[in-house]
Amino acid sequence: MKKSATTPSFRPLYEQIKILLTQSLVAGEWKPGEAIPSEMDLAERFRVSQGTVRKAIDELASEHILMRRQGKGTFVASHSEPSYQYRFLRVTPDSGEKLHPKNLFFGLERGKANADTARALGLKPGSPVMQFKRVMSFAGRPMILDDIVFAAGQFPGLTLAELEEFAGSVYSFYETVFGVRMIRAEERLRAVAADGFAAAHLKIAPGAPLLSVDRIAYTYGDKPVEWRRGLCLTDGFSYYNELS
Amino acid sequence: MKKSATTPSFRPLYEQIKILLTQSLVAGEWKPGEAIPSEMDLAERFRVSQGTVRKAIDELASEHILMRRQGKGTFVASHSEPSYQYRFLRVTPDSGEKLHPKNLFFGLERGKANADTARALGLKPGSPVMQFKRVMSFAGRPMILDDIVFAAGQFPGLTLAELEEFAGSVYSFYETVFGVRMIRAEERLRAVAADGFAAAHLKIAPGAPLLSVDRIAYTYGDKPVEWRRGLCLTDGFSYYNELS
DNA sequence: GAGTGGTCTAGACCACCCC
DNA sequence: GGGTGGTCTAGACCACTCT
Repeated sequence: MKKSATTPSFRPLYEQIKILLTQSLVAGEWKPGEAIPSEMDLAERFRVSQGTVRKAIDELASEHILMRRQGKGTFVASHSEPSYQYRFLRVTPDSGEKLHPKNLFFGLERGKANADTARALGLKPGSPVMQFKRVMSFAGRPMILDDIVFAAGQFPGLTLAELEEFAGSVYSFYETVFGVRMIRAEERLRAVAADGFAAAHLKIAPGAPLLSVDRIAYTYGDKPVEWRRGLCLTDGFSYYNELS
Repeated sequence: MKKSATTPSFRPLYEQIKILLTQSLVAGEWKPGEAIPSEMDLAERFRVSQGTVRKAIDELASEHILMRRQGKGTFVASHSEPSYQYRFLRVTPDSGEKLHPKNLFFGLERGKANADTARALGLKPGSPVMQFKRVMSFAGRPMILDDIVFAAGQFPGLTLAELEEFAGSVYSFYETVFGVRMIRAEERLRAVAADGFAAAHLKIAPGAPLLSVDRIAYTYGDKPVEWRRGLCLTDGFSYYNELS
């Protein structure tokens, strides 16, 4: 590949390499957890120098799409890896101890996208969707009630039994069973009063303050796939965030 | 500077350059908003190649400590620049419109650090601290009540009149008036019920759910400088966060 | 045109991992 | 020892900004 000096709007070579690598990832040429070819091999394949491939991989690694391991190779990041299991879960014990959550799934059903969900998922209002609920418990105490929605055709044949049986996060499940990898998410947090439904499942009094976490999760190409609302008890727990 | 191949634990050259650059920043050799020397000049000064300086600056830029502007130079980031004015404020209108907040400061007083504050700021419990409060309003509606604490000796002579008169964020004020630049922060969010004090200042009913945002803000060298708790109304507003 | 950051190359060598 | 990513260099050229 030659540097295209005459392109109307200049696009660096390494960005083009990024796009090519992403296309291979979308196409499934390399699967989550697997190694991609070495930098030298890729440089030869794309007819650029190692440094240019390196810069492309650097950026994909900083976006947590690839993972470098010195001496071993570059790997496709995966929600199934231990360190990435609950990568998007920011609600943790104040004490800092690592508690393993226990999931309870229920309420799988078909429905129609309301205005909010449709906008979030890029669907037409009224489009068919699937949804289910989940209670996440830490140390036997229910802490988070999630309501999870996605387009009806997104995860065909998904069952709660499978989810329940699957040891791991929901995103690890999507990835392993349906080959759909979530790469980033946007969240909006609010404080709300618990309604009767949430109160019952979290075993608290109605009206108690809850942290509401709305999330849109995206796969490759910034395609929104899943919308969820989590209602979180923040008693001994908090949502952690670093700003820089 | 030669590559130190015999150091017990290997430290790349560009990390050493990062440290040297940071030291110059701490020492005030280049002030917020000013340009630092060109990459070539720095390369000569540190006796390394331009590429090595470049990698060091790249990382400092990604940490928002420096700011690159192609064709112009590399600048020390500043909370006083328009795009950085409310860099750490994540609570924004759901609509996405940019509302300019209006600040009202009050309640400046001396006090003693309680256990939480002391731990956050790295002080001994009971150490002398200063604190003040602030109500932030958007479109004339009070939305956030902040309680802001720092070590008594940190900002000597700070007055509310100055703060009130100063057009800009609190961090811009610290930077401009005291030369203390905040470079990163950690936040912990919870949902709480409004107490009487908060209810009165936010003009809501006691017991209403509020988003509580605890923040520790750090300056160079990961030194904690300010602790604050914000109580936020999330009616038409939300705390936005991107996960990747 | 001069100066700045931004890209790209080619080659050398180092640190790390595994056989 | 051979392969991988990680660092460092020297030099060329491009894109952007200001004068």
